[in-house]
Amino acid sequence: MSIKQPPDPPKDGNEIDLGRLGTSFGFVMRMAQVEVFETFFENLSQYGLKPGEFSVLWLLYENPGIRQGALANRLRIKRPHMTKLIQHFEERGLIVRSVPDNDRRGMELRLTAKGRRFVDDRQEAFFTHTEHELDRLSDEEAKQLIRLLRKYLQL
Amino acid sequence: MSIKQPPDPPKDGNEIDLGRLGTSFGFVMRMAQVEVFETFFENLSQYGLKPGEFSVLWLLYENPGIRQGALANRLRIKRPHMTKLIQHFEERGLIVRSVPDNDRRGMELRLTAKGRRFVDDRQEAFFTHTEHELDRLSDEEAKQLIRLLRKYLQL
DNA sequence: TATTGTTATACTCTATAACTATA
DNA sequence: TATAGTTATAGAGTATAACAATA
Repeated sequence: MSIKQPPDPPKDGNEIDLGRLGTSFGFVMRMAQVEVFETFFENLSQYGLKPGEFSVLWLLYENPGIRQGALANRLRIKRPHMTKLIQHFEERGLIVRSVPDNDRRGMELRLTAKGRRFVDDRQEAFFTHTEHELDRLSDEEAKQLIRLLRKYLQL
Repeated sequence: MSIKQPPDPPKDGNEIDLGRLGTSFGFVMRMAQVEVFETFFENLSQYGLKPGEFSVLWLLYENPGIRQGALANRLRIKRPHMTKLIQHFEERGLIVRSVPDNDRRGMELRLTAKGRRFVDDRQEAFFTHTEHELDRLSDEEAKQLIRLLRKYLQL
């Protein structure tokens, strides 16, 4: 019951047919994510910034005293991974950890003065990059795209 | 010149302020990507499907005889990684590789009958999943979101 | 018993450089 | 010289299970 293959036209570079895959949300998301990371590192690697790291430090900047688990939940980073991130930040002197009196299982996190300076020194570059990520789209389209992604995320 | 921290309100679960990060395209993309992967595996792990693997097999299904490098370029998968993926598919008997006469450096890839059957047995589940990925949005919003992502990708 | 954070382990994806064989 | 694919190696990021301390 196997069907004979049609003669194979030679394919190179970009004449490759994505078929239905080209309108799959998951597929275009994955491709777009690759693009997002590439432009991020092109623009910001000189500042020693990684997207995941900056998001953690930024949340500590905005929410001093946040608990480690709450931070992990919010950023959808798994706890074992968060432990490692936090350890590295502590070793670099960017954050301090303290055990709260009311629940001594937990860890409260705060930026040190050095940590706040680290964020302050980079937030302009980070958010300027952010503003230009969607320059291929009109202002209206860019707003719409972010709105729709936030709706998908139920943010 | 350091400014005293305000008293820290206790933060738990979801009252965590994302600040400007919450409208960063890169950030919401990364969060959405996590969600996309989670729902993918919830729905399709029973079929032994991984998104990257399926995309490779699907392109071979639609473009028999495609060159390995062209496939890597199209899917933005790095060549060393593609080599490994292809080796695994060959070991599983899903694809065959052949050296074209006109350029004996290359590798042309084709699904075997088993490989076509593998895709046939899974494409309905895959594309049905795809159709429901954006059920949180209206049909119009879903179309718009995919259109905007494709525009960002210059697809 | 359940929860917070930690440790250990492993797997995927990615990145780079060096290698081969062909062109 | 340049290109297609391979190998080797390393680093992120993630996943799971098992553990200690605390609730």
